[in-house]
Amino acid sequence: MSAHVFIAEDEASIVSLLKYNLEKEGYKVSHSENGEDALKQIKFKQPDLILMDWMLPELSGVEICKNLKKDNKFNDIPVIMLTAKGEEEDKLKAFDTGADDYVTKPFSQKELNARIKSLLRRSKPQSSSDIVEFTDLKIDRITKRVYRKDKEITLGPTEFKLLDFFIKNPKRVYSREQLLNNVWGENIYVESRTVDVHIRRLRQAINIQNTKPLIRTVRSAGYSLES
Amino acid sequence: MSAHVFIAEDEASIVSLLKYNLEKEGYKVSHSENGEDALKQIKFKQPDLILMDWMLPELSGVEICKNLKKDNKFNDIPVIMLTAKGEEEDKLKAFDTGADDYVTKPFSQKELNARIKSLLRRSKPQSSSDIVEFTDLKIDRITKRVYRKDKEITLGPTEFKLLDFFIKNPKRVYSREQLLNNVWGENIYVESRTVDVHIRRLRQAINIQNTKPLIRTVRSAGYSLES
DNA sequence: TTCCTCAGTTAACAAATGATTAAAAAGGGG
DNA sequence: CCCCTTTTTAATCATTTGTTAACTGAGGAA
Repeated sequence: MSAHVFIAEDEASIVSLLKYNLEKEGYKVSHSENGEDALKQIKFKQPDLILMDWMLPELSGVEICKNLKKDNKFNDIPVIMLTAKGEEEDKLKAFDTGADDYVTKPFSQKELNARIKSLLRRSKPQSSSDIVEFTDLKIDRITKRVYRKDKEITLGPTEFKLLDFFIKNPKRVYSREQLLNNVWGENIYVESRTVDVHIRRLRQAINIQNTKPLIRTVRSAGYSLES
Repeated sequence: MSAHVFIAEDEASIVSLLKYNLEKEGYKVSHSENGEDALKQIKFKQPDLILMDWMLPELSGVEICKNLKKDNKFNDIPVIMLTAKGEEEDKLKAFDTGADDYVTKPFSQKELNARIKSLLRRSKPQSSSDIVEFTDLKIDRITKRVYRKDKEITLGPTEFKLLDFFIKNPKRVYSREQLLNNVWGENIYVESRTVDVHIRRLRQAINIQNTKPLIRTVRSAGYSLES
């Protein structure tokens, strides 16, 4: 899953240079050459990182940056400012608007790549262990949402816990006993048939027509999550 | 950027002990030994945390605390009360005045440090930005105003704090427990159903007819702010 | 192969759990 | 003392859960 870099820059030559290099690095790249449009696109596409020219037609990079940093939904997106002059003063002003880094033109592509990599590494882990994926299944423990092939699925609390448990050790077969202990709790007694029922409900919720079912039944042993 | 701790205490020996220890911990420390002056200084300097003696000449710690907690501009500053007697009754009274924590003399410096750290951790992020937006919601922490789609909305103090808390981590699901701790305070006990009531009022206030509601209920987990 | 048995599947339902709502009671400040 | 906000309470509403019982199908024995 490659990161998406957005370029806000009006000089076509720089854009194509950047685009070429970034795509070679494996990033998905899109761009805009005017400020107002850039802001709109950023809010729509939610890129993972933004390269922004200091000066832009319509709406300056500074303004865009300020705007983004005010909004919780976007203020985590790292921004690298590009500027022609290498003056200290501008540098400080850039950080002041909330930019995360700063590169002066002309810049070395190598250095830029390093900075991009570093910023992306920093922003990614925020959402790492709380979001778990297994093949085309994704569960988010913070927002308590489950997705199959990027489509949201609603589960009851028990089904959620059940899936969460399976996803911790995919392919492993768990007996009903084990599932009861781990999903329901050590000292709660319910019929072991109850597990079947919840397995069924989970299956119905996450299955997709005409595809291999995700939960395998292992006769006289239990169930497991399969790819 | 080190935090600024203010000490309101008249016993010189305690002041110097505290000062020595806190400065060693890296805090900026200032103090006053009489109540009236303390209040003046606090309002002028806006420290990040206050250590306050229960009994003070001129104006008692209780009075200062009440005074601060009434004022929007200062009621976020955490206050730790210092008192000679370890009686339950005083403790309750202390919390009643709005103190955030309570330590009885003689106290262990280690414990005090832990309490200070915990309170600072809790209050620091608040001062991140004075105006925060999330989608079409905007809240201004200075003027305590809330807007939805640029239209002003009036909220009670609790609803304001609730929304303010949600907006710090949108989409994240918080349990009633967590909300009580973070919005009401660590050592305030109210029924967890009370949260529901305030959620309801907040919903009524910020919702717009025929649009997706902003606050999501996650059964048996809590609530979250959604876009 | 056929039949039998046993384990797993399924649907329906009742009970329990949890959320919403309105209204009354309790505080607190001016 | 009055007004406004908060908290509690309790009735109601909605969803989830566990149970039961009938059904299905796999796999072993004859």
